[in-house]
Amino acid sequence: MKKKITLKEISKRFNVSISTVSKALKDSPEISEKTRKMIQAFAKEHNYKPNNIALSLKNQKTKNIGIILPEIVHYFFSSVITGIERYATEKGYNVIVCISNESFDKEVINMEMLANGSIDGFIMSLSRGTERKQDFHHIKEVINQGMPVVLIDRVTDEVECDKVIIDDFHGAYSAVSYLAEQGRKRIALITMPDYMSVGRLRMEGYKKALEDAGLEYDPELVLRMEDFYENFEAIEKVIKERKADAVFAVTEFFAVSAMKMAQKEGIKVPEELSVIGFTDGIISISSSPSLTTVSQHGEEIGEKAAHLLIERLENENMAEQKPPQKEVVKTTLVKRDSA
Amino acid sequence: MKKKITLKEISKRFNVSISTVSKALKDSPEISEKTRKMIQAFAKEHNYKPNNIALSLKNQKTKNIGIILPEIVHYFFSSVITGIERYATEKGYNVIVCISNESFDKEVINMEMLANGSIDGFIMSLSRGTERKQDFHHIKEVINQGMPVVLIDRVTDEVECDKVIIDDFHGAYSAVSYLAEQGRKRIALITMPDYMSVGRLRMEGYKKALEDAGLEYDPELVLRMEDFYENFEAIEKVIKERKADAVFAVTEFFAVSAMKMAQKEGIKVPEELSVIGFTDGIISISSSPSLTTVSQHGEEIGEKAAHLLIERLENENMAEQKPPQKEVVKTTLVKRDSA
DNA sequence: GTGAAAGCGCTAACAC
DNA sequence: GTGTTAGCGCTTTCAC
Repeated sequence: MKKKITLKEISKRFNVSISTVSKALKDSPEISEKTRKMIQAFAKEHNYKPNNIALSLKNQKTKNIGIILPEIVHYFFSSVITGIERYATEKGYNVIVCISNESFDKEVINMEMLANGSIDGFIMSLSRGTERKQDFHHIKEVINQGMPVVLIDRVTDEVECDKVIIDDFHGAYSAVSYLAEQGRKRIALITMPDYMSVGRLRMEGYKKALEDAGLEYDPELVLRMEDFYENFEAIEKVIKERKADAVFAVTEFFAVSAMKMAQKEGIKVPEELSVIGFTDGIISISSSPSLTTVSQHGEEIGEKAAHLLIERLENENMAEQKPPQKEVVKTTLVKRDSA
Repeated sequence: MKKKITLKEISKRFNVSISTVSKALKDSPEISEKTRKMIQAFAKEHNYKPNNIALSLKNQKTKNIGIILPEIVHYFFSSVITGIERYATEKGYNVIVCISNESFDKEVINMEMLANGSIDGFIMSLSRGTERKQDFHHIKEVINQGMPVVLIDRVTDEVECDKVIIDDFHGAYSAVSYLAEQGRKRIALITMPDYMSVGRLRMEGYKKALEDAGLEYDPELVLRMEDFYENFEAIEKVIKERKADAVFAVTEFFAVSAMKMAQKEGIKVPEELSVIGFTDGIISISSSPSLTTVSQHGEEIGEKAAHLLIERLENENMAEQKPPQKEVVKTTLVKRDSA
């Protein structure tokens, strides 16, 4: 076992000072060619690599980005991480991932844990608990300490910082409009509880699309559920009793649940019931019929967020920091077989 | 903006030495009650938290775990991360996630990036490129430097370290046996290229199950594909021309592809064709018919791996380090509607 | 009861 | 051309 070698050890080996070694390895012209070559050769042979921790302490920057997400076993969020990771790695940053598990408390703990010097900045999406509580002191605090934060997808106006969101409103609008164009008259909405920012926006898009299509908004056609909780009865009620001829669901999972229910009841998709979901993930591709969806472009969101964050981190003079940016990533309607 | 406060600043404020402050905050009996309280109150008020980087440098341990995975937008791997993260957080560790993107080179770069002091140990699953190349020098090197590594799922005998795997052999065996019990005679296998360790093991389980069921192994019923690459023609050929009455697929995606193909051709699942997949993810639940699968228990694997790693990290005296462990997580057959 | 000093690994301004 | 020194933030041993 050959432990990592340090400057000190190299300096001892040649009876020179540590700084000489440091300079030699940096190819400084201050050091004689001979000494330089000698030291460089030795360092290479022993696979010398500067210690990141020491560099972090010295430079007061870690080159680490903290990511806090509600969960990760989820197509959208894991694509976001993929996007962040790709851009960050390219720029020489590492990503530290924490999962809030939709809990406010975990989110706070995670932030505090990372804010003590482990990272240079945050990229995060609010947990359900935080959205419900509307308590953002932990985020404001790190921002106050001068640590940049980029909020993505589930954001809030209460915090002043960079944000990357998708146009939930338009995503929903275009999906519902598309259904209306197909001649659907009773378009049901399966959405999340109201405290979720994205749920609200999609709801508005839904309403506006109905309005523009000359269809009436019927609250009876709106169903609110918690994600990943299959409530066939509720879906069945909306679709059968209320005679829906189309479903716009704000998650892939809801959409597929609706399709399964329909199939179980002998309702044909898309002939008798059109279905469109949100989030263009694996489920959409592999379901049958394959699902028409509003694609959220998670990787692009991740990449944009990482870009905004790193730009801020690398901009040394605080004076000319840009004001908080808000980037909106366009959704696209991916047409498949369910509508 | 109130920057984070340091010991030095606190010490200045009260005209005491840094070490006095340090001790006071640690409630050391060396310091007078009065001074202690005073300093503690001030520190609390200013929300003092020791700087992690400084601690890392001092203690020569970062309390960070490096995770390197082939990808992350993938049910199995994201569950693994979830499991690792949960256990690690509980033990006061953070996880740094890197994605190798199935590439050998990226895997090497990621490892080198993290091995320079950023982390205390690794948890990783081999990239496809690495399995193909059979080159593990980068892993051996960090192990030689005294940094513990835990290999999960896609592992190799070439490296001596802790490993956590699933019983691929038995998972495949039980799935195929189950199909045989149902009276299926021509059970097709859709698997990955041979250089993947897990593919080989599942293949063996398949063969053994056939043998024990008194069925003959027919190479014509075996199809090798790259994951996430839909090759309907090939699947169709195996199922229709070769008259398969069941399919055992080594990924969820393959299984669903087979079902979709069948449905397109009017072959009824499970009546005319039984299908079983591997990986018990979202796809399996939401496909229709829902998929019978061999569950891999990703979170458990992650948790076990984190446990092994942290145990090794916290065991100070090298002398009594255990020999490399190999843990096998049992798979379970989750019966749903496709078989 | 308090403080000085060394050290973790590295850099950089400044001597010589 | 090479070395000394200070410093990043913290802990800990040893003096006073």
